[in-house]
Amino acid sequence: MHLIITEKHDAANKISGIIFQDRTTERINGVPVYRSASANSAVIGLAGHIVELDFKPEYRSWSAIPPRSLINADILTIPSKKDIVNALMKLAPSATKVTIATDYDREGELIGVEAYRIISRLSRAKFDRVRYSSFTKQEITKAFASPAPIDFNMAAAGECRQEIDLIWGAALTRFVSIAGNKLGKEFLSVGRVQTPLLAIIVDREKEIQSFVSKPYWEIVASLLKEKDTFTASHKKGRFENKDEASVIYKKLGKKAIVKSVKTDKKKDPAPVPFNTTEFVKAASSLGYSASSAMQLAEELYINGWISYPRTDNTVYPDTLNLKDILGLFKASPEFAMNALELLAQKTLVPTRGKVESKDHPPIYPVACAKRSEMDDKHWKLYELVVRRFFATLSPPCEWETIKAEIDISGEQFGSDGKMLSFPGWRKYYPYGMPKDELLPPIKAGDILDVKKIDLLEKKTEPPKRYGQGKLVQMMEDLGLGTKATRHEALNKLYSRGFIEKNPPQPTAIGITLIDALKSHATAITTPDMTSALERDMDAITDSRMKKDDVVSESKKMLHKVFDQLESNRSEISRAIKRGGALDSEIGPCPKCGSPLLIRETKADKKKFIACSGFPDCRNTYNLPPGTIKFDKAVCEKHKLHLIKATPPSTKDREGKTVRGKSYTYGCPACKKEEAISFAVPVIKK
DNA sequence: GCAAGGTC
Repeated sequence: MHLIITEKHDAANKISGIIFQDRTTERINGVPVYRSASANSAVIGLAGHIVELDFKPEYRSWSAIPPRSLINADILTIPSKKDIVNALMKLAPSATKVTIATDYDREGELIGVEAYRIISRLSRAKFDRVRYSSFTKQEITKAFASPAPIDFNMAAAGECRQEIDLIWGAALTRFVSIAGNKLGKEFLSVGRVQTPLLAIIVDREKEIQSFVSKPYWEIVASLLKEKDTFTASHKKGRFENKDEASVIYKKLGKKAIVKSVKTDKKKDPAPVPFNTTEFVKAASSLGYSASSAMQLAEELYINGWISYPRTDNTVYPDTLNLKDILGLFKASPEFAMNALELLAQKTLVPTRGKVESKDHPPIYPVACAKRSEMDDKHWKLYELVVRRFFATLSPPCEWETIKAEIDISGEQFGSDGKMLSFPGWRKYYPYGMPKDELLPPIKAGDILDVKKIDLLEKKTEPPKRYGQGKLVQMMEDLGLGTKATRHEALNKLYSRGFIEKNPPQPTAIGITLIDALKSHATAITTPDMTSALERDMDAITDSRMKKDDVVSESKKMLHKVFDQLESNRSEISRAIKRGGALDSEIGPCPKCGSPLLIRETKADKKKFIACSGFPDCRNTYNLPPGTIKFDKAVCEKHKLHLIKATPPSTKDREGKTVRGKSYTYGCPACKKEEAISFAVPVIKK
């Protein structure tokens, strides 16, 4: 029997549909398997990696095992998809030939080798490998006609990454979690991808915090051409000196002379096909978070509306029939007009982006959906994919631009206008359309009335926080993560409490963690670790290096990092604890900096505030009776959040329940100081 | 309970 193995179920379905004439479906352990009796073949789809790496069980305890000892701990390969592994083991004995048909990339090669190892223990089958970039009949048939050997070096490169990521990630995660006393589900995490991402967000926040705003001035004239008004700005733009601007402002008269008017044409090229990053960016500007965009795209893909959403590719492969895809929309109430227009073009020339990869085609619609077939959230993204596909087959749009030079009392002013003269792709893809800026019909020599002149005081603004789309783009540019994981890295930072809100901003603990790691474990905070790893993985693929040598070199480096971390342990510990306390509901203990907590007395269940540093720190504060809430506002002196209290309900004489009225109690530390000063009168000399 | 990488 010829066994064919794909990376995912959908690929098994598509490939078997193409290569089998007499396809039947069965389930082994619940895993679908496609068979052809005439070809004596079977196709099974995996679900990505089916095994994972982990340390031997004796390294499980975070408290008993020093984090450093994970560096040289034994690593095991453990089946993570047991159903699929079992199905492979059942199929293996009857296999005489096995074809690995996983995705055409490094991880795909490794996933194939994972299956190879499981099967080759139970079978003497011969193995080969096919590589393809899309599921068209032409491409799949070609791939199966020219199989190649498995690239074990490439798979080893992937394993090298797995080992290094596990060792660095686990050892450093445990170290900082223990140092920061953040254990259990509150643990802190560190990794080759997530930590440099956090550092980018923290660095930006520091730029914003340290930004000093400066005032500047602009001179703007409102001019009248017959009944139309328009504005012109002084050519200098920003005046940093108010006096300089005032002198000019005062000398400006009531007449303006148009010195020149230049018109020009500008073309905006149509956008490139969607890969994952471009898609996430576009969805992000429609208000979707990176991970919700990917979640919804996954659902659109599973339900057969769009192609595979995890791709690096921005160039449609030649085998993709663009005309047929446009043809799907001929009868759509929403899209038919656009589709027919595009089909009527003499030639269909798609745009192409810079990234051309072999993994999957760019994201495009694979079926025409009706509006009633999905909810708003899905529809908006589906429409985005359809419109983007249309836009990539459209001509550029054209702007008519106009530049006027205007003289007012010897001072030079300028006014710019633009008008969309040919919509091109913007007709099909209206997202983020800039507005026309029209100027009235003016020509050189015109004399205009100056309606008014404004001397505007403005101030320079701090840089903006990066949005999620921008962060995903930056990660791609820096080589951090992959198409399938970048949005997950962001999510991880949210769930660890390192960032909050959207656009993401770092929490105090996120900032202190980066500070501590930058001082004592720089390597893990920059994208350089990834680029070095990429170089080494290429070398392993080309057999210039051996996986084991790269891993042991990396272990040596990590030992050096631990030398520094361990010798600065108490400083790191204090810093992280302090950061965590700033994020806590109440605030940091004024005596020792650890987070304060709400506790109850054992005897009478009275609530009070206690330091989490107990028993080293025995600081406590009283709380008023009733329900306690903490305000966002912080006491200037003690940095503690102000307490809002609602006294417990009471009963009046008639037995009716009287609800307590909520009031602001204030800062618990201030209250304690007041109480002490009241109890111990200050003796005046 | 740790990473990052696949995919459900």
